[in-house]
Amino acid sequence: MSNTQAAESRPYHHGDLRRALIDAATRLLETEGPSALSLRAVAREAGVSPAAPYHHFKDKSELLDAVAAEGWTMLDAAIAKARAEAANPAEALDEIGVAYVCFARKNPAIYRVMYDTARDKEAFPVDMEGVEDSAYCKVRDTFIDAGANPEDAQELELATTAAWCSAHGLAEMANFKQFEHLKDALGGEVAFFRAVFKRLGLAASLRED
Amino acid sequence: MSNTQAAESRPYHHGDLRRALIDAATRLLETEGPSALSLRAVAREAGVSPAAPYHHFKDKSELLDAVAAEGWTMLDAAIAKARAEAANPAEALDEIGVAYVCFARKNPAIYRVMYDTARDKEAFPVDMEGVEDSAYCKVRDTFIDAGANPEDAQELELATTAAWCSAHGLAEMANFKQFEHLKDALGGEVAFFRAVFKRLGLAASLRED
DNA sequence: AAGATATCTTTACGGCGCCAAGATTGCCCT
DNA sequence: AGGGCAATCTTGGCGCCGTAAAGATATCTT
Repeated sequence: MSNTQAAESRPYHHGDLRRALIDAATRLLETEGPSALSLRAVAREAGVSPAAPYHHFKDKSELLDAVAAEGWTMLDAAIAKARAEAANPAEALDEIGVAYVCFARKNPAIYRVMYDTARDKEAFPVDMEGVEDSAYCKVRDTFIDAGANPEDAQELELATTAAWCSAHGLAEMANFKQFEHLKDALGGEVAFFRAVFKRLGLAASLRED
Repeated sequence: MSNTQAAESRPYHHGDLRRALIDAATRLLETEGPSALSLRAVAREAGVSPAAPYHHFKDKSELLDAVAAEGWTMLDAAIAKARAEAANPAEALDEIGVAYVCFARKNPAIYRVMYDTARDKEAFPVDMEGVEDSAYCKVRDTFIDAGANPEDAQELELATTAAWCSAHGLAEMANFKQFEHLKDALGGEVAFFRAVFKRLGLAASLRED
């Protein structure tokens, strides 16, 4: 999907260096890990001088922001897909969780960047905003589909937050702990994730109301 | 509790430099944030040359390991305290969760290092080990206290894992999202944490068995 | 007292993020 | 068409980083 050196004649002006840099960063992230990702290495990978990226990104963190943004878009799509394919709303909640964790497992380095850059900005500016907002809303709306009272904003936020935190926690743990025992006993990684979400009974408490 | 420069006569041999370096690192971490923590800065803070730390730690990551280890010890103590003070086992589960998240909120930089160093080791070597193992076991045992079947190892692991992931997820989110709305509505940060754990109903599913 | 050992310093190397100045190119305007 | 301009890319350089090697100094052992 991309090349380490410029195509062939490497013209002085790279066609779309911004795009190439994001791709190079993503590739390095997945292959070498986050610690190996330096701006200079990204430039090298894109076949360009160390200072070239500064014409497309203010600094290193802005490049990572771009990588993270693409990650959020992909995650949003994965959530939408899981929601659409679920048999019913209650099951959709679990399946969204599974899809979330699977995304993190398949793109561990990107997933990490997604939260690291958010963290380095010191805070999401009050209750989510931007790309990830869309994913958050999908989860919240699924709670409504599953029978939550749309009027009770507080309960909705609480349920969504609890679900989101659980998924994020499991995603992080799954990326460095093996859970071999449980995965084997339950018949694979995905089955294990599903079991965790079922155990948390995300939709269960709604039915009690 | 410590000094930026050596005490007074700054003898050639620092009394306990290892200790001083861990303290300096912790201090820098909390005041300047993780990005500002360089080995050289730690040495500077301890009033010592840039190469001095290498006589006490193999490299930078080993220093951070030491900081993380102290963090796990503190967290373990906080969990033990919450468990001991809870009115009953079912409530203990929620209170352990609250204590966990409160620890992360009070020591955000250390908490981050605790998981970062684990992550950089590529994996906890198969299902936890070392200091944090102790904390994990306390949670698992509390599930038994709360009525879980001690024979059903799989269900125990699953319950403990689900609870741990939820707590970790909430801890991470709370450290960069404000949740202002929910915190205000529920009467403070701690009340918000408690509400999340109550909503997850950690002990609830046990009673259904 | 003397040598061995542990601890700390100095010096140095390569890599990093980033900035400023210069080279090269595509684009727009007349 | 051609001349100027702004965008893009390169070179060179600064200060910081992690860390290795070699030398200085204190403590321990005998």
